[in-house]
Formats: sequence, C-alpha cells, structure tokens
Amino acid sequence: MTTAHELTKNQTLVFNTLSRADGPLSAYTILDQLRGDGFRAPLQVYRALEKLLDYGMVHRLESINAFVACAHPHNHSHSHGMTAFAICEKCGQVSEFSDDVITQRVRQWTTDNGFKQTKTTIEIRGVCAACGTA
Amino acid sequence: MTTAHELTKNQTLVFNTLSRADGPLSAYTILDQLRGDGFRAPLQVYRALEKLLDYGMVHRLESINAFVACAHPHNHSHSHGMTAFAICEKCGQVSEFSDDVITQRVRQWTTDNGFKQTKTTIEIRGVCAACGTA
DNA sequence: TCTCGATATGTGATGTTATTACATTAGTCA
DNA sequence: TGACTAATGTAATAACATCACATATCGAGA
Ligand SMILES: [Zn+2]
Ligand SMILES: [Zn+2]
Ligand SMILES: [Zn+2]
Ligand SMILES: [Zn+2]
Repeated sequence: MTTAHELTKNQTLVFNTLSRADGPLSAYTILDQLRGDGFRAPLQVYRALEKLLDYGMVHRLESINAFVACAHPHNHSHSHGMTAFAICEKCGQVSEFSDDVITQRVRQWTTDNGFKQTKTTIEIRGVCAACGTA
Repeated sequence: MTTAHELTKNQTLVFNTLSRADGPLSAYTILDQLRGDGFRAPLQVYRALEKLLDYGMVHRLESINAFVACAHPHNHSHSHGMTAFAICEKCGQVSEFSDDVITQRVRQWTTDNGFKQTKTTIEIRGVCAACGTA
C-alpha cells in the first residue's frame, strides 16, 4: 500500500536533511543547513515539510516544535495505528512506536463520545536508557 | 493529597481568566484580557502559567500552543494517570480524560525500554459530537 | 506547438509564540 | 536593620510560522 511519491527538488533536500540528522530538527535549523543549496526563506522549508507530512515520510513533534524523518522509511503508511514518540531531553533521540492497545483505547473513547478524530499526538518526554545510565 | 496553593495576584488573574474561558487560550490572548488589570508584557503571563502548570491547575495543549484550566478543579493532582485531551477544531472545546489502560501501556513501553518519562502528552484533534452533527 | 491550469518556487513582510536580561518591589527571617 | 528569597515590571530579542504576491515549471488538451 506504500505509494512512492515523486519528491520535488525542495522536498528532496528537506527530506534528506532530516534523514541524515540523528534527531529532530526545527524548521529553521533545516533552513540553515540548506542555505548552501539555495534556500533563503522559512516558507521553502515549511512548504516542503507540509507535503512530507502528508506523505507520512516525516513527523511533527508538537511538544518541541520540531520534525523528524519517519523511522519506518519503507512503510510510510502507519495504516493500522497511532504513532507514539519517546523524546529524550538529554540527547534528543526519538523512538517511534505504535501500540495497538493504546490505539484501541483512544478509538474507544472517541467512539463513546462521538468525537471524530483526525490526528492524535502521543509524545513521551524524558530521558532515554543510554542517557539515564551515563 | 490536594494541596491548596496560595496564588499570587498575577497567578490569580491568569487562573481566573482561564477558568472563565470556554476553551483554551493562548498566552497572548490572556495578556490582552488582562491589560485592564495592569498586565503589559508576555512574561507576566508566562510566569504565572509556569506556576499554575506546576500546581496542576492548568494544562498546556502542545498541539495548539494554548492553555486551559484543569477540568477537575478540586483535584489538581492527576496522581494516578496520564491526562488526555480531545480538542475540537471547530468550536475549541476541550475534553479532559484519563485512561488507566493507556497509562499502563505507556508505562509498559517506558519500562521495557529503560526510558524515564517525565511528562506525557496525549492530544486528540478532531470534531466533537456537537459540531459533528450540527 | 500553443495555451491553459495546476503545482512548485522565490521573496519580503508580517504575525505569533516564548525567552533573556536587568531593574525593582515585597515579604521573611536572623 | 541587613540579607535573603520570591514576585513583579519592562524592554529587547529570539524562535516559530504564515500571508501576500510574483515567477517558474510542467503536463493535458486544443
Ligand atoms: Zn513513522
Ligand atoms: Zn538520551
Ligand atoms: Zn486536569
Ligand atoms: Zn466542537
């Protein structure tokens, strides 16, 4: 079901920047990294991000105003469930996972309450195993 | 276990503003509503919000950069579980709830992965029952 | 091939959200 | 009193995001 999306030049540049990064980047950090490629304005980044988010290739981390490449590069659908993120406040590493039980419980609540969900954000802030023992 | 906190003047003003509102407010909206009470700068709002968040009297909605008074005004602890929010994109109404199963599953993941969580954000965006049938 | 419409891009200005830095005021307690 | 802490006031700045308008690119059909 994974549709291959033909990325435009700017989308490719932004996606590659995120893919190479070892953690989430802010839009302005991406902009700075792409100055050498001709990027001059935030909108160039935000427009590319908008598409990449649509395609499911990138996620937005609401709690830190940053963006990260999807951890499942060959399966951009996330068709079955909601995605959760654990964000380390020490090293910035993000772990992406999904949990069917959580997905079901959220769906249960929305069903029970007549709420039509369009997007769900689950972000766990804290300290990762590596940083916790360091 | 609910500790009564003595609020300062600014904290009281900000909390009352949020309590009277029928939905979440941005810090700058709060500021505007408090101009008549002598508020002149964002920091006055942010400093009060910081304390109110500490006390658990107010929640920050990460996905919309806004703040809302806790829906459980006489029990600011949230001691037992994580709080989730359903945010209507039509009318702005926020429903606050907590689900033990979700809390347990998140804890399970963090335990399994050695992740020390400090705060967890769960926000469901969509359309509430009232707006969905309107 | 030409024209049209849709999509993508370039650019400056502006809007929105949050913090830094420093000065001042008010309460607490030897 | 003096010394300390918490709270407040204010200006400036930083960080994040969008609007408005111009230009470019590309493909479907006349
Ligand atoms: Zn993903
Ligand atoms: Zn870490
Ligand atoms: Zn609450
Ligand atoms: Zn609604």
